[in-house]
Amino acid sequence: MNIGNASEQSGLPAKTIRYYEDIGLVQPSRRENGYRDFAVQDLHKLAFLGRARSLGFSIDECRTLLSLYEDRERSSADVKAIAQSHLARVDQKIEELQALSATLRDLVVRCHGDDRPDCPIMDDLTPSDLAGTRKHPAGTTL
Amino acid sequence: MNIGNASEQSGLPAKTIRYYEDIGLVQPSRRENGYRDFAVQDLHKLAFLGRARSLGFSIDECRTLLSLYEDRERSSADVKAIAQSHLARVDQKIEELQALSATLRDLVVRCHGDDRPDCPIMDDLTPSDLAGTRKHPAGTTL
DNA sequence: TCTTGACCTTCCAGTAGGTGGAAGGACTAT
DNA sequence: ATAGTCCTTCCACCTACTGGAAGGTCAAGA
Repeated sequence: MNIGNASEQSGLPAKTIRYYEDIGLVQPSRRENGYRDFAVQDLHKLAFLGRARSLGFSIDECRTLLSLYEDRERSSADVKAIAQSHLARVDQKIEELQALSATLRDLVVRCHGDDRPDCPIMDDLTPSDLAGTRKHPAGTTL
Repeated sequence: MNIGNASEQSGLPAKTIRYYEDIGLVQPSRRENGYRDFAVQDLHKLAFLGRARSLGFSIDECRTLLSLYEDRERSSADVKAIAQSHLARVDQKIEELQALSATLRDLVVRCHGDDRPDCPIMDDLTPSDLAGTRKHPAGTTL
């Protein structure tokens, strides 16, 4: 099967499939004319990769997951460990973004948004005192 | 002031400061020996950039914010618009990550995590039927 | 048979926002 | 003089692709 069809079947762009071959995630065979020839197993791998990537696993994690996918003796604990650490990273990121969102929301709410230059957002960004009193302190200002 | 001190004062790595000069965010003057010479205004810009980046604004947004920072005639509406669209993007990202987190959490919870190969996470990743019945459908399976 | 168009190939460059390191010049203290 | 620290530029690398150029292949139609 040509790369175009493999792309359709797997849902991955042809460019991405070539890239995955480049970094060794799939090894499709070649025809005499140099065209890649995808077997059913290759299509499965590609679809697997597509789903794993859509769940946010890194390419490196995908590599490991793929080897576990092909390992009939794998232990589910190995799979779970990868998913768990990925989940932890995602949740960590969510927390960071939520803090960010709160800060931004506060600034946006407090900004009039009119044609005067006066602006709490700019005030927040403007350095008051370099390497001296911190504007966004961890300590007390009391 | 040398780049080392500018780095200390602004909290940005020297490498980053050079990069910011490279892409035209700051234009420190040069001494006769070729060393960069940072004025107080440059330090303010750098600190401004550091704070803006820490709030997740893109380099391009920082560029615009910086020009507004230096514009005494600016309207706060312009600043607010940038912050608002950034906030929207952040909130969008949070939603995506929350959906992802829920999916991953469900998979992780359902996985025994023992030494047997049996694994709901792998089942989710494994393609059942290519370009046929979708495993993660938008439509009905009823 | 020739040509058109769709498909395939490789390779190079660019994306965002830096970071690491090499090679070499400048400055300071001893 | 020399050691050590600072500075310079330049090039490569990171993630995970994506776009595009130049050129080979194949199937269909005039």
